[in-house]
Amino acid sequence: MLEKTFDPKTAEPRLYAAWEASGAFAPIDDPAAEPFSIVIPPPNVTGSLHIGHALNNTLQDVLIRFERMRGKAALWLPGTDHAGIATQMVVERKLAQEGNVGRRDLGREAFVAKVWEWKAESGGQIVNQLRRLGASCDWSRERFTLDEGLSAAVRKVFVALHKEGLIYRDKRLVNWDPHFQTAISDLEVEQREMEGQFWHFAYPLEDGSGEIVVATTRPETMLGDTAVAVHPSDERYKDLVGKKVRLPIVGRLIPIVADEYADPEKGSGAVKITPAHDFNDFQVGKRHGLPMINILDDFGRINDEAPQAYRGLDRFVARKKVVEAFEAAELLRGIEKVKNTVPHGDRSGVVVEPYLTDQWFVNAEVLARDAIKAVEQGDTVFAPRHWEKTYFEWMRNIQPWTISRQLWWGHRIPAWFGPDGAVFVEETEEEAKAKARRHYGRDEPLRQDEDVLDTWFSSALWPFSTLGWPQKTEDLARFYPTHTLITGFDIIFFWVARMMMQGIHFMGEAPFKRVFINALVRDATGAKMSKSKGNVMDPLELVDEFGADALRFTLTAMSGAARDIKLSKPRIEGYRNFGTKLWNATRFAQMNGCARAEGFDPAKVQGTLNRWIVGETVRTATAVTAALADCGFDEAANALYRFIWNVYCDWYVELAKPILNGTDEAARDETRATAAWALDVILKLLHPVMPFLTEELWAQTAGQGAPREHAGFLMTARWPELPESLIDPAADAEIGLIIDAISEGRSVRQELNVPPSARPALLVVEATEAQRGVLAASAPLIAQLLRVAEVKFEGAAPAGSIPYVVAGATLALPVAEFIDLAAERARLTKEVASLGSEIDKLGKKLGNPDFVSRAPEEVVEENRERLAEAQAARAKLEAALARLGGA
RNA sequence: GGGCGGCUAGCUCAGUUGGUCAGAGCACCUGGUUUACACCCAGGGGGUCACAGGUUCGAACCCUGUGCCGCCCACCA
Repeated sequence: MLEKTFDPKTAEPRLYAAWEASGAFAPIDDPAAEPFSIVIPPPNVTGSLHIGHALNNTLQDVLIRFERMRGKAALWLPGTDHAGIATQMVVERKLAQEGNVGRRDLGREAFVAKVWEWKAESGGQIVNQLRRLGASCDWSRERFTLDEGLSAAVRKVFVALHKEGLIYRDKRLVNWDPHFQTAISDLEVEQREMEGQFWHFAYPLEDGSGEIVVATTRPETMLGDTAVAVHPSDERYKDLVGKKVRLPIVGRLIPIVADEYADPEKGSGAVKITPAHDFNDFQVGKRHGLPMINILDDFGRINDEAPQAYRGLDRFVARKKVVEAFEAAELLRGIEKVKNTVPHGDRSGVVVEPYLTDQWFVNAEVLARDAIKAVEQGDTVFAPRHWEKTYFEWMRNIQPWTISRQLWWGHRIPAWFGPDGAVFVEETEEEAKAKARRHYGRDEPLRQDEDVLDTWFSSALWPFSTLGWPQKTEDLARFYPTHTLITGFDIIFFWVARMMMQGIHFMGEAPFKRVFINALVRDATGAKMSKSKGNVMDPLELVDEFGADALRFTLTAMSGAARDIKLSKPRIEGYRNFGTKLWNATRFAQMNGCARAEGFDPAKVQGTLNRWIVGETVRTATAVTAALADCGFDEAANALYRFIWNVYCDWYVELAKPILNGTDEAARDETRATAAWALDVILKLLHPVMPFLTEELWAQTAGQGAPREHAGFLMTARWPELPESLIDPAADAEIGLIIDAISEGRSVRQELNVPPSARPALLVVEATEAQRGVLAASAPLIAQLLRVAEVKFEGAAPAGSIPYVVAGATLALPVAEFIDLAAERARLTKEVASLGSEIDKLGKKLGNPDFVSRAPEEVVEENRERLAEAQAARAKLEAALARLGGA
């Protein structure tokens, strides 16, 4: 016998261990089985499971369990990401806390060893947390972006793209993070709005004939100015073009150039040009062949290009000092307060600087072409569809991707430099040496590029590198392309777009057929949760409190497209209760000897009630299957919730009780078998969302008489495929009448304060033959659930009986001795009024000739019927009201 | 500046192709020792579907505009 409630704390670890040990997470071996694969968005090794992971991985697990049960060779390939900056940051912080030396003192090799050490110790944390959630990943295939196979893939891709000219090295302005002393890509720059100032500076003309005023929000950059630009057609400055100004503080003579970039409408119309520290100025500088003077070092301090007094100063200290100098020289022409957006590093949070360095870039524009086409053609479909716009928008305006990072933790760039700076890009040092030998005609010492690759470079290969590429593995042949990617919209650019580009380029086919974008779970302030911000909620605590299934069901039910999810405990509690409800329904079945007989055929069921629940079960199975096949996770969850609680428990079980307690053995046995059958279907349908509780129930009900499939895990049971022919409309109508008769009757009783202990009769005053038959046949049922003594068929309602109308039939409760006349009058008046307004509405509609002539026939007919029904019901109730008399 | 999403009951949200679509859960109120379940059962109150126009026989749903809220991208001398 089942306990009163499910105990997730003991059951979850036990069930998960059993699943995992059985090998059920691996795709089935059957070569005939259709492959269905998904790759996990690899969480950072530094990470611990936050609520966003919980959502994302729950949905993946729901999908993979569903497809696995449908008989597919279902693979959910797990793994983790080495997360360059994030991980390096964590380990550096840890070193600092331990009072050790910094990473630079330690040296590259020792530091990287430390990171691996750390990874071995705590890198597996998130993977175990996924297990607690119930994730049925195939752990035997777990990968890590820095493991040997994936690193080989990275080198191969880098070299191949380099040979194709799609990866190149260039000296250009990049976003520089002075905190981490590395370049970062555009995507890693976060614009933040800040209170800033415009400083207006006067630059004196060389010939002493006057000055030209420029404005800046970054005064320190003037130390690197190499020109002032004015618009070619700006009359004010026409005569000054070609002249020179003497740059204050620095003393350098710089030209006044004419360039369309200068906007006559803005400020003075003249703009200072700092080619080495501003993206627009860089272009101007190139056009005019201006010197590019870099005034910063890697840490964002002023370097030796500036006058002595400024050297070594932090950029913000220098800013102040520059302003002071202008003020002292009486060249400060004004200060304006402005709001401006300032670029920050998304990891470091510090202001990033445009910085002139040698970096490696990917020509993303070329790779993007086919990736755009794939989505245009529908080879890959986004769900919800509108995310395709976001994807296209970015892809069509894609910029070169800066892939080199001045970090130590990551894939070292496979490029070696000779003494003269010639570069040899090869997969191994041996090959590079060989190439160098051919190049120089002798052995020369080579130096490998110090930089590592952007973490997303390796993530971009994830759908095929994890399957063994560049080896031609069986897995790769079988599981690429993957079927569905489930991820958050925050990484569409970082990850999805780049996987599309690399997948198509190297595999010739887009890496997924479908990309499902799940909502992003935000914190209370609406801010995006992230590890580095530390504003994460802990799903594991929720698992402890309510069980994994309750959390999973909640996330699934709330996963409706394109919305933020704000999790609330009462909601999780409610779904925990839902699990308990099912648990107890199973317990009830068990207590009543409901076991599914071998060979039970739902098509052969006789009893109306049983035929009805078979049909309802079929409807639910159909709806859930369709929903899950289409990533309609919330729809599936809600359909299950309604069916299990409001149909199976509230009505089927209640209506079955009299039969189970009755004397008709054949009916009882059939009901027992049907109840057990329906529960089996329910357990299967619910399993993807609530795997633990359903698996436990499956095991606990695997007693005598159960079909053989109970011997195995529910997670490997066959998904129900039930024909629509099992739905019996006649049974639906009959049970519908009974349910309405009971519901309405209960409502009458309660509103009139008839004591619960009272047992009046239920009078059938007026009804069709068919209705009488149904009500007569189910009299005991109705008697029990409506708490009436009997169901009587009489020609007219006696005085003091309370009538109500159900499906055109008039029923009545003779409860004269209990009722409060005023209450009854109020009830009837309310009913009559409500029917009246419906009649008015329908009458108006049907009175409209346009409606009658233009609306579809069936809609008009339906409205006519509704009107007739409402009118009849109102007449009956008005009559009753009249009989009641008084006022 | 460009784009996307949202605005439905006190709260969190469902409402597929316009026609039982005005709903659910929680909260609230009333009643309940119906032997599966109080993590329960029964009943009930509560909304001008942000606003304004338009299309239509008919609009929460389609179109246009407005207003808030949130996000993304770009730019900012």
